[in-house]
Amino acid sequence: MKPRLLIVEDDAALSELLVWQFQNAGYEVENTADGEEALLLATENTPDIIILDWMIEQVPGIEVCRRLRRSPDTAQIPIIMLTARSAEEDRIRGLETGADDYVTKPFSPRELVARVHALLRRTKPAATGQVLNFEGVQLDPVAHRVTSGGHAVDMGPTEFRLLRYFLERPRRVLSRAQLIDGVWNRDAEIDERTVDVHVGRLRKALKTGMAGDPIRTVRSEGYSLDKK
Amino acid sequence: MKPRLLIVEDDAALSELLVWQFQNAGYEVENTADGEEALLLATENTPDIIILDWMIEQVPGIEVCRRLRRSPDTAQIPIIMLTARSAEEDRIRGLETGADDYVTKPFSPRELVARVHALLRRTKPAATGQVLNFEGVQLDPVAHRVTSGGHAVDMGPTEFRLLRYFLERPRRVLSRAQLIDGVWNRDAEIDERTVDVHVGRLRKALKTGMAGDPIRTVRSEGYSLDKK
DNA sequence: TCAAAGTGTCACCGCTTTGTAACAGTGACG
DNA sequence: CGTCACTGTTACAAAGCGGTGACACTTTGA
Repeated sequence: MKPRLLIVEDDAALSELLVWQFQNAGYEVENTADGEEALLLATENTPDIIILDWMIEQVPGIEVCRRLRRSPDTAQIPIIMLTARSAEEDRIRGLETGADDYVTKPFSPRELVARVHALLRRTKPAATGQVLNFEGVQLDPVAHRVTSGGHAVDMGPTEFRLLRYFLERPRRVLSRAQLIDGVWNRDAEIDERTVDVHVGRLRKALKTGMAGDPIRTVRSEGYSLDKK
Repeated sequence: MKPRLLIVEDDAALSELLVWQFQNAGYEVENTADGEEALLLATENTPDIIILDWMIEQVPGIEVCRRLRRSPDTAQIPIIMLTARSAEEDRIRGLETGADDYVTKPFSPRELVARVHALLRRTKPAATGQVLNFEGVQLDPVAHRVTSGGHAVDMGPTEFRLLRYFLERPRRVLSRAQLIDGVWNRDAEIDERTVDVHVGRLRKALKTGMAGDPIRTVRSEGYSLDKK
């Protein structure tokens, strides 16, 4: 699954260059020149990362940034601010407003790609093909392999997606509804108890390689990948 | 708890400036000029973030970075590379090697602080507030965990909701009616005496980790989370 | 095309949790 | 000191909730 990128930039030439660069680098790219539309696209499609020009028409970039941070739907999406201003004050203000990185024009497109990649590696490791790891459970999204305590482990596709979802959000209690949302197709109508069955199957699969059970049941709430 | 920072820098003047800056900004700072020692300190103390100079004695910074990434103990620690080299190639290489950010000398110390802050906000959401805390009782709503005096503590779902309700309103006397309203489903018809039992259970659970009783009984009024 | 693998529900069982009652303490106040 | 309103604690039956094997149906892959 390609990582999805939203570019908000009103300099058409630059915008085009960036789109081209990132498509070449294997991203699925959307772009817009308008702040309001950016907010809409971010909410609708929840991209994995947003590149945001400070100076765009209508709404200043920093305001877009602030509003993205305020909505729970978009608060977690990493943002890279792009700007001609290099004043220290601006950079600091950008970062404090919620941007994750701040790149000053002129910049090297390849460096920008590298920064996007670095940020993605941290926030969405599976999207960069990085091996996910938690307490002896390893999942290689590229090779589609799982090892538990060093032993190769077999499981069905659903259990694989479930484990990946857990590994991307360790130590968080995930409700059955959240798991259905994230692991099954959107709009799949799945009984919540079905999650239990798949968690059971995942546990059984992982048990073949290790002693403990890395999935914690939180009674009346859901499950979490966690040590006891 | 202060975030912990490891600075690896062999320019003594710069190192001192950084230590001072970050201590002022509320960080707990360790520093070293040596690559090998840096690896040791990182493994021993697992800092929350590492600032790493590219050019340090003995081992090149990029090698330190690579080795930090290779060990599972330190693979997750965010790294900011610091360097005099501004060649694009170097920056990209640094980022691809596993650095999360790359700052070129000369830089503004305040901007560096802002970048550290941004990175931390992303990797340590717990440090951004979230966890409820009162007099040694901690409740993490995301992980759904409670510690009392540092010890993990078990309790039923109702006691958990009750404690969260208390922690959100410390030092306020809450009537049994208020507690029923806030902790149970609306329209639950619960005997007021039932609250007593649950408060009792909560006290018992918290007692396993600490000496005193953080819940004060206010005769004929209700209860309050308070020190005696 | 056919067997094997995977998927979603269900039902049953056992453990936890829950609300209430009963009873024993405890403090306030005359 | 004695009474009485309140609270702490324990016991218990009932409900809630999660784990799991079984099963029918679908998808996959040879």
